[in-house]
Amino acid sequence: MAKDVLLEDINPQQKEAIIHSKGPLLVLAGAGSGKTRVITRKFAYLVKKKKYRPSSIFTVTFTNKAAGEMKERIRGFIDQDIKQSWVGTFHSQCNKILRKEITALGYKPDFSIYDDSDQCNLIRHILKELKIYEALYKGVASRISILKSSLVSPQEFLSQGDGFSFDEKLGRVYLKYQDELKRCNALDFDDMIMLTVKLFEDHPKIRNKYHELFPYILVDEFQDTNRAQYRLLQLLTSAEKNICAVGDDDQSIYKFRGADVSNILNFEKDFPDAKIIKLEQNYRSTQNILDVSGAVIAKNPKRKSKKLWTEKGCGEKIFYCRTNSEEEEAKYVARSIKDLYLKGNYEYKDFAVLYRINLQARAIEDALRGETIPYHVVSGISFYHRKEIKDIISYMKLIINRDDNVSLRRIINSPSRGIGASTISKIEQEAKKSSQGLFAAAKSMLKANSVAASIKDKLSELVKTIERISATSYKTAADMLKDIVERTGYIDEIEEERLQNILELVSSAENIHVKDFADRVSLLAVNDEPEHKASVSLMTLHSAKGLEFPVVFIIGMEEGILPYFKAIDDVSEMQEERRLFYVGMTRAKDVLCLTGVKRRRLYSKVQEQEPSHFLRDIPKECCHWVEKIQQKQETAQGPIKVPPKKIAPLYIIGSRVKHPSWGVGIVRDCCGEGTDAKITVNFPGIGLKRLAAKFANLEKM
DNA sequence: AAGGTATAACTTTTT
DNA sequence: GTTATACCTT
Repeated sequence: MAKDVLLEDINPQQKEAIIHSKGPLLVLAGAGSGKTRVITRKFAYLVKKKKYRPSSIFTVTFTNKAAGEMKERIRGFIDQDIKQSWVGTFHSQCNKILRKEITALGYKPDFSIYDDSDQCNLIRHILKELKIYEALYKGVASRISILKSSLVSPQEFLSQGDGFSFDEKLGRVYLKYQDELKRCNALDFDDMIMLTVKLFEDHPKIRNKYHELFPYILVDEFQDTNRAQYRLLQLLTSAEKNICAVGDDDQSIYKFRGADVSNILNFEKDFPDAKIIKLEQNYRSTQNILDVSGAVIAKNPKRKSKKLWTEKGCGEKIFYCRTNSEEEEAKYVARSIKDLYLKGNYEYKDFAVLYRINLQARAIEDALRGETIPYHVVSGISFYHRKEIKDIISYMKLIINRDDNVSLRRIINSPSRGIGASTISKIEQEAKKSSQGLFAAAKSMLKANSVAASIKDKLSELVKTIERISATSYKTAADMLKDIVERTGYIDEIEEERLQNILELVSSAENIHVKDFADRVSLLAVNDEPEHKASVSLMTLHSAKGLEFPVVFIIGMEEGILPYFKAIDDVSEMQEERRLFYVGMTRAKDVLCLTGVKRRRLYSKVQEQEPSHFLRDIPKECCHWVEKIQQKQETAQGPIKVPPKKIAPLYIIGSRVKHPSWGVGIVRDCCGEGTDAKITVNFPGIGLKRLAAKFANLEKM
């Protein structure tokens, strides 16, 4: 090996993080500080220098996208096959373990995986049965999910209640829910973590086996772990305590899903000899953006303080513009985008418009369409959540796991077979009486001839179809899906668009074995739509995490929107809103623009809006402050002029110059024109220097 | 069992 | 104001 590839283009802190390979390590990686670079190179370093097998480094991320990216980049460093390495999401890793070991917990290895909607369906069913107001199901589902992600069992929860309040009812629902899941041989997302924890806690032998399998553990986005996930990591960490957790407490924005920032704050307590490394050099944003976002986040107490800096130069001031209405706000955003685009420095894909709630996208969409600017909305609704797709997949789940009552309920009358509520409840009763699954119960009722004549044929046809498909062995999941679509009659009564979706599903199942495909669609799911090449991105602040754009707009900078009104009287939620704003700002590379409105129509009411109090924390000297709230003529004119980024700059950023005493350096920034130009140059070994172009006597190279 | 009208709720969402 | 759900009608 020539010079060490792994340690090229690496700053001292990153290097330290990469080569620290014994004992616990916490890497506090500020926004844009090259976190993924550190993890992937560390992985490669452990393999190449420390002779770990790739399959012995347990690497967890939160999203499939992050896992994929990581594998891709690791592959660039290592010639060994990493196909069967353990790089994946928490859920896929647990799935892999549980498919092998779950019999120890009394489940069968062919368990179904329930997503949120399956989970909600089951909870509604239970609420109905326990005669509890059904519309509460969403709240109940999220409470249960938080309990599970905090490792509180139904028994524990019931025992700590007073026995009277709503919590008592909730406890009963929770207990029954867990019971039903087991009956269905199904796991929800929280179970996948919780049961793996239980597996390791109750079975030291199994735990030891995995200790030997995984002498090193790498964790990405550690600030987003919930208690169960953290417990899992502790259980998985063997006596040598080789665990490296990478995260940023300032970017913890998923508390509502159970994420617990205190995991990152307590890491040192749990691993007393932990080494802590801070990554504070930022490779993404201008110093101005870092100063502004840094000042805002500094107001949060109890954080691991970080001071981000960059070699990029100060860049432009950020913008804040307040308009009369949402329409004007949107128009301002659209025109600013067009303006910058026409100046030729940016393409449409370089822009992102970020907002707190999805509702806000609509006005922006209208305005962008008005200016004929191409855009796409990154939304939560994924391909796999479409009704027709979920239906077909439910057939597949039922075929793999006949105890899967939730899937059976879903498809029993889809396509319509005339099997309604009354028939289903008869089957439910029979199932309860004979303590079997719904499918088995339906089957025995048919045998005993205790089904209404009018639907007997339909039901028996369904049962036969399911059994016939079960009995067939398919080479690929695509073959099975085709069979399902044809034999169940699903194809006969759907519109063209839905049919297209199904065909797409089938083609995505080519060359994959049935069970692998079922796991994949259950765990891989969401947002893997193709990247949009040439258009402006619209998304929530939450979905923007992990991304970066040269130009970022954050709209709705108002009390009640950002921070959202539900957070206003809760201190810790308020801190999270601030972090959310911080995450948004640190997405920007060059230009950051904040907007807000004076009056907003929210739901049916028109409200006077106060500017977000977060704006008060922005250093005035870093920001162009624009109020467009009068009704004058000029208001109707274009957006305020965004200073041209580079009109024939004296020195091109990134170019090399020579200074009489400091030698050769790289131009990081150049602002101003003619004789006033100020230029920032990084001289290796000397550091950043800000020079007046007139006097500096620089030689272009 | 399907289709219609009234009613209420209205964040964020890695898996 | 919009959307999803709940209940009522045929």
